[in-house]
Amino acid sequence: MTESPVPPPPPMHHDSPIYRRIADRLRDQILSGALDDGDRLPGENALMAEYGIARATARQALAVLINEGLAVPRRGSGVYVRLFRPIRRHGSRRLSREQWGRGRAIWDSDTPGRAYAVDEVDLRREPASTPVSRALRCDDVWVRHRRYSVDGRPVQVATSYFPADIVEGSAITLPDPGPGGVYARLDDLGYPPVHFTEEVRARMPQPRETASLDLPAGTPVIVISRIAFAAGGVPVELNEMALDSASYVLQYDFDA
Amino acid sequence: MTESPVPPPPPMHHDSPIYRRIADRLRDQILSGALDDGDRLPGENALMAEYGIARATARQALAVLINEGLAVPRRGSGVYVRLFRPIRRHGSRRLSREQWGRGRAIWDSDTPGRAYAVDEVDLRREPASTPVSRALRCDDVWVRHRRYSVDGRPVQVATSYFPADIVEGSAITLPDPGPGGVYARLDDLGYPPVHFTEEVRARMPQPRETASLDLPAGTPVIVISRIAFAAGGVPVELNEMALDSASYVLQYDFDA
DNA sequence: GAGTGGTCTAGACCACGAA
DNA sequence: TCGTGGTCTAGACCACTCC
Repeated sequence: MTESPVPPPPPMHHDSPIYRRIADRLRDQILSGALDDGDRLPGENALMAEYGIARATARQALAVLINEGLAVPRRGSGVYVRLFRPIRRHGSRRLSREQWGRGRAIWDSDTPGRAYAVDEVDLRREPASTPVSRALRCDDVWVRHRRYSVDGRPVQVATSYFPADIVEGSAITLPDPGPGGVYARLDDLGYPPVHFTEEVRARMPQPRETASLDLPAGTPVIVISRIAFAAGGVPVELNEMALDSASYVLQYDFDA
Repeated sequence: MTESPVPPPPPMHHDSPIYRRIADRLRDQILSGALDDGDRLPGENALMAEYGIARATARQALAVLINEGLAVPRRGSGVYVRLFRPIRRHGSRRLSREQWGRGRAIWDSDTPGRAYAVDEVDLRREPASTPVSRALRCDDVWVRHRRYSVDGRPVQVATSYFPADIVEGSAITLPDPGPGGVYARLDDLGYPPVHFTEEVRARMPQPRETASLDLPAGTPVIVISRIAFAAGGVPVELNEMALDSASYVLQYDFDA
């Protein structure tokens, strides 16, 4: 290529910065389907050449899409369009007594026909922190922390708290709580859950969550805080969950 | 490769990059409360001086926190700790017949004692798109788009679709649907909603949503897709909502 | 006017993945 | 080995805020 001694500076509109215009173009191609799930985006070098920009600027454009969760970078390989294949989590049906009453795991209702696993289980007994003791109205709790994976990929981490004076000595304090899970054991103990409240939030993950869910940049977590109540309004479980938002759709049904 | 007399080479992988370590320190200060809502973070110049790094690196550190939604940059001023003052949106109670049956707006139940407003209203009749026609089982729809603000800040945009053959000529096709809102009008028309399903997702916003909700970087949206059914399972409304996740906590109650 | 964040250039070395 | 993205430096000019 002939290097002109007088490089004519391209007239740049300052409507929006270059990196943003480039990101907008790429986003359009993704959302319109011109670039499909798993397709490779033009890389940093390609953008530098195509638009005559510095590397940092090309990176900035790609960073926009990455932070929006539309693309994922793969080191030594490229930047790719991200996919969204959610699990449908049915808010009420999954917790109906029929589920755990028959010795079925709640997860069977979430992931029909898919391979799910409990990756990690951590159990301990400890004094309740302030928010936990306020929710469960007790001083000591058993804590069950676990991670769930579907099709080999982590999708949720959950930490459950149980009043120690209720569950002490039961299978709830063991790694495997047995058929029907912890709710069936609470039933055995005379505290079957009859009512639930769920609080749902969304936010960007904290580093610990990013690590345990192996989240790419630009992926929020859905945070669910659920309290299970036995008869008489006695709280028997507080469950704090963090869900990979790219893996989930929550469904709730109710009457007017 | 000559053996250097100098110290042990770093094993395999080095620690986190500088910008990430700095971000981690600042994050700890935010989450621990040492830096509170609205406090000013050390700026780019301060970080450059404190850590002896280049400006781009300092920016990178701050960008981490901004993309996590923990901090907001203000041009010409500084970077500040972000606040979280959510609206509690009660999934079922708010849609109970008692709400709209007595001419009360649904929003009264979400924002007790706070000033809320419908900022923008857009009305049109159009052919249903494929997903809309699948949900509502009809070909033409009336579309109500509006934006809600609380305490002067936009928190939600919503687009409702109604089967045109049901609502044509009713106040649902007018900017102000009257006391009790659109559900009271559906009741008048002989199609009172008796059942709802909500699908809840979270993701990073698209530019249009960022603009209309005035979202800072690092703020996901909660996307809710709700279908209202009249007796006999007749769908009478599809409502697609996008909520500022920093402004909302969703609450759902149900029995086992 | 001084200081802040926003954008951009032009280099550098590194770790990793694929061929 | 070579191209990819990941990190980092050392500058520059700009628009904006605050005083």
